[in-house]
Amino acid sequence: MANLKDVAKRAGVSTATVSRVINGDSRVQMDTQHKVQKAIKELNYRPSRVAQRLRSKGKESKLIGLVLPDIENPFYVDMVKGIELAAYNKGYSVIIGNFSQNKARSEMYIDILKAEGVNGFIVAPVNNDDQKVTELVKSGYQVTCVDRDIAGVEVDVVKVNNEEAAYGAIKHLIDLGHRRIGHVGGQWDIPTTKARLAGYKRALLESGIPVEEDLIITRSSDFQSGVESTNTFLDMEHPPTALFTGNNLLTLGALRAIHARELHIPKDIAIVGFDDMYWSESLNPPLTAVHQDGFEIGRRATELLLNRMVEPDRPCIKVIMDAKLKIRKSCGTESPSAANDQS
Amino acid sequence: MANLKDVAKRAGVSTATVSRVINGDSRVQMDTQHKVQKAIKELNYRPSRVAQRLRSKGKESKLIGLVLPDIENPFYVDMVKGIELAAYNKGYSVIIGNFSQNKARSEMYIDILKAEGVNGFIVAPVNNDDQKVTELVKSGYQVTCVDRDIAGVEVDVVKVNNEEAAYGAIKHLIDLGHRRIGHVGGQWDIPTTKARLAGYKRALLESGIPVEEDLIITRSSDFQSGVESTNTFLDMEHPPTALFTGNNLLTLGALRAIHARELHIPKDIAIVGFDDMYWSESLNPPLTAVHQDGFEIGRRATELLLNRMVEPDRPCIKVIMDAKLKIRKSCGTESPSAANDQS
DNA sequence: CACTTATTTGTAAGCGTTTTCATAAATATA
DNA sequence: TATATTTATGAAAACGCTTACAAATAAGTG
Repeated sequence: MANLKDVAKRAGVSTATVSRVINGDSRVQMDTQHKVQKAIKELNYRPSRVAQRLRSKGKESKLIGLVLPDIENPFYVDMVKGIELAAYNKGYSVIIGNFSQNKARSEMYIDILKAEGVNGFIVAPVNNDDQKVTELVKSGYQVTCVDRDIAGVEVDVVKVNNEEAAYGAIKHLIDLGHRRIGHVGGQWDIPTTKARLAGYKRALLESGIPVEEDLIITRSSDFQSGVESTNTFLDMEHPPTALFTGNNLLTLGALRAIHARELHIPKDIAIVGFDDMYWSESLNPPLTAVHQDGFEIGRRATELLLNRMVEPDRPCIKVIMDAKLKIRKSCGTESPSAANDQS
Repeated sequence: MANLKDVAKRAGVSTATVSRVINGDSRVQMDTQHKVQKAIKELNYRPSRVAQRLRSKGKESKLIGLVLPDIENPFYVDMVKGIELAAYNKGYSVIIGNFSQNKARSEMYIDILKAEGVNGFIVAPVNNDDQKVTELVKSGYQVTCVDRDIAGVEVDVVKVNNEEAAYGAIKHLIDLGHRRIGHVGGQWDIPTTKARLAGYKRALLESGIPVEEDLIITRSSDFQSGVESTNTFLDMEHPPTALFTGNNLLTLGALRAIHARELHIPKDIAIVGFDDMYWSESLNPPLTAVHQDGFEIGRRATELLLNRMVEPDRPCIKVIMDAKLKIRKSCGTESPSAANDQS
């Protein structure tokens, strides 16, 4: 690969000049600019990002580190797409560390990304007082949190109002007449798990339905967990008449457990999921689910991060997006028989 | 962040010595090693990958570039997971470029990854004579192809026998008595699309069933395309009795179109998909699909690439893995009524 | 015309590493 | 004891780029 020097030699100028035209420094005379551009074309030259990054320490490294909870979850995949788009549009590359909801791996990735000289981070903290992320912010890295907030440190965040969204989903179930609603929750210490559970409880309480602890399971956030928790519910003497699943993967797991028993949705059991999927309508029956716009979350987060790079001292922005309940057919369509029960 | 010099000063040695102990050079005395290790610990030092990469040009850059067709497709996600695991196990980082089945973006990413100084590439060529990838190989980069092969240049490949797998799927349908089988294919110029179509045709021909061109649609490889192609079939005067969908996304699209018309699978229409998903059993009815092990493909590809880095001149290896038809319930379970029809 | 000011380009240092070569100390050899 | 050999460490160059500073030329100014 050709380098700066080669280009400089060919164009008959110094490396400084070449660097200047590459970086759009205006005080280079037009005809020299042309000479240089020509040489660049002829040699098919591209500047080495590595050298650029080393030289201009952070400032112009053009690399974003993304620390992602679970690439298996379609919601996060959407987020990745939003981030990628926004980043590459501005000439930034993205390096992804997928930590599979595992704290140790998350920390490993943060270290790796630091060593890779990333310019800023987009992170979903593992929990509400994620030390590693806190430390990151404190040592001066540019950080934007997605999907989850973090306490004790000022940082930009883009997320959804999880509590409210869960509340809405449960409310929907209650309006449809359900009283025994099982909650298939994710890993207990993840902020979103807590918020969604809180929404679940509030909806129940507000409708005068007591919260039964054995109708709440928070295990792990993965597919298998969804299968197992659902089986636990289905094995009960009086199984719940409806399920609220805490994320995409849990929903899919629940579906599997339900179909394995050849139960009918929503007649035998209703289900509302947190996280929509673009193929929710491909399911049979189409899934009623809380939709959060992963793509947009990713895009906004990237924007915030890039923006902070040029303006490091602006006050923090918390973007709380709305999640929308997409009512399809997995909860039944009976008219809200018990709607008046609500307190 | 502390750097080499800081560590050296603290340990009272030269930077060269520090570098040596980091890289496990054995001819450093034990007690100096300890001193250095201590200083590293105390300063919480991690070498800058950027500087390492710049200095040791390619050789030890510890960075793999992944050029991925579609991160939305769960099959590729599995592949990513396999690659990540294998890579990080050996201390390599992975940088992902997701080109969404778009040639121009694929080329852009290859350029970016080159500029990022990656040590080697894992690529799914956009088509059988992908010039950009060919050029990559010719200019001396280490490349492993996944999912798709490339002609005209020697390169390691890990993929599945697409033709054979498709053949098996169609054979299954034929054995179940189907004669009018519609093929919802992907983008025509992708090698896997061609191979799968070839398998489809061969199965038909071998069973003495004429290939009808209007039962074959190759559009794009995405979800929406799956919906549209399926609708086209369903609108026919004599719609096919079974569908063979060319990938995950197309399957999901087909499912959506089918459910939208409230058709019953497999009674009204049967479906067999290429690409299995871990949640295929979560569908109703559980999907019969060709399973290819994405994780393993990714793992093997990474192994091959890493291996080639230490032994650049070994002959090329083509790993052709088997795909397995997972028979579930989307094609019906009637005994193979017409099994004897086959020639 | 001598002098300041603006414009364009070049020189060279430095970003954090690795590595060659030289040097010093320790050990072996005659 | 003088010399050769091995072993452990350091000094400095290089990787490809950006940028502060210097220099040279062109253009105003009184």
